Amino acid sequence: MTTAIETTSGAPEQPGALPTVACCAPLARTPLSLAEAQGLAGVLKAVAEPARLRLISLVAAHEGGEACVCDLTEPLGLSQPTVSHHLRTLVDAGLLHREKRGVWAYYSLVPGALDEIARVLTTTTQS
Amino acid sequence: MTTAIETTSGAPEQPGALPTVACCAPLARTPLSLAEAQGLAGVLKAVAEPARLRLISLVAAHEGGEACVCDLTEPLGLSQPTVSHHLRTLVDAGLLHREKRGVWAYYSLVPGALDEIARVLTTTTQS
DNA sequence: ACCAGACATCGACAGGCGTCAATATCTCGT
DNA sequence: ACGAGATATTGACGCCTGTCGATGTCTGGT
Repeated sequence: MTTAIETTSGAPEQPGALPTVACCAPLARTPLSLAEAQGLAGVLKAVAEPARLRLISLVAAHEGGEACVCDLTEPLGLSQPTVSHHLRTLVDAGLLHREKRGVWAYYSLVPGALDEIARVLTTTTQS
Repeated sequence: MTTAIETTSGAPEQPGALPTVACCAPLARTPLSLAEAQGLAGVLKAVAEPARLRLISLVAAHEGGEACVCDLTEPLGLSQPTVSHHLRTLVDAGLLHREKRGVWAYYSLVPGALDEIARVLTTTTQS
């Protein structure tokens, strides 16, 4: 019950798996297959939301590179259930890491995840 | 009537304007403001859709770096109005360029647009 | 054992969006 | 001027999703 949230257009990553993003080709090189496009779109949909973008930047900029829900609720101006929901979406997409310590749940960026998305979107060939 | 499609969460770029994407900070550096997040999310929402991702890759990989609607309808397996709708979304987001030549409408990638998105998402500092 | 507090889940609601058929518009030949 | 063909627009339908309040679950202290 911790793996998938939706089945239609999302790409629920395995909890412990690497941020696969979906494919590896730089997007502008070869026409994407339907499956590749669906996988990549699933991760992008997780990012393409104002509240979640702010959550990512808040977590990244927070002290120690991690933050708990109580740190994020107020600056976002959203209710605690809504923030938890967005965080879950980001974790399921493989973008955030969740670690429970005591009563608090600390969220941090999965190291290469965002850069992997950036790499796929980049059109210029990189080393 | 040719500028904006929706007003709620989208970021309808000006037709001839540069692909502003929204902001300039690398996302993981400083917490995004609501306005910055909304602007960036608007462009990302345009990309975070399987059909539109395939359209982008099809256009980019097509001969001459451009393609008309008739080239894209069949490989996508979607109706012509749906393809036109997606293309319009990508043009409004500043990702595709549209040029009408005779009866055909040729779509091509806006040079730096995708890379601009990739730059904002990248966490590692680049030169 | 009980309570307080942090977080997750549930149920419901409204708005957004992808899709299509039908139709309109526009351009080029004839 | 007319018709054919390419593309855009409209209207409708159903699914997806962001949001909240209410509630459940778990942990740590007293």
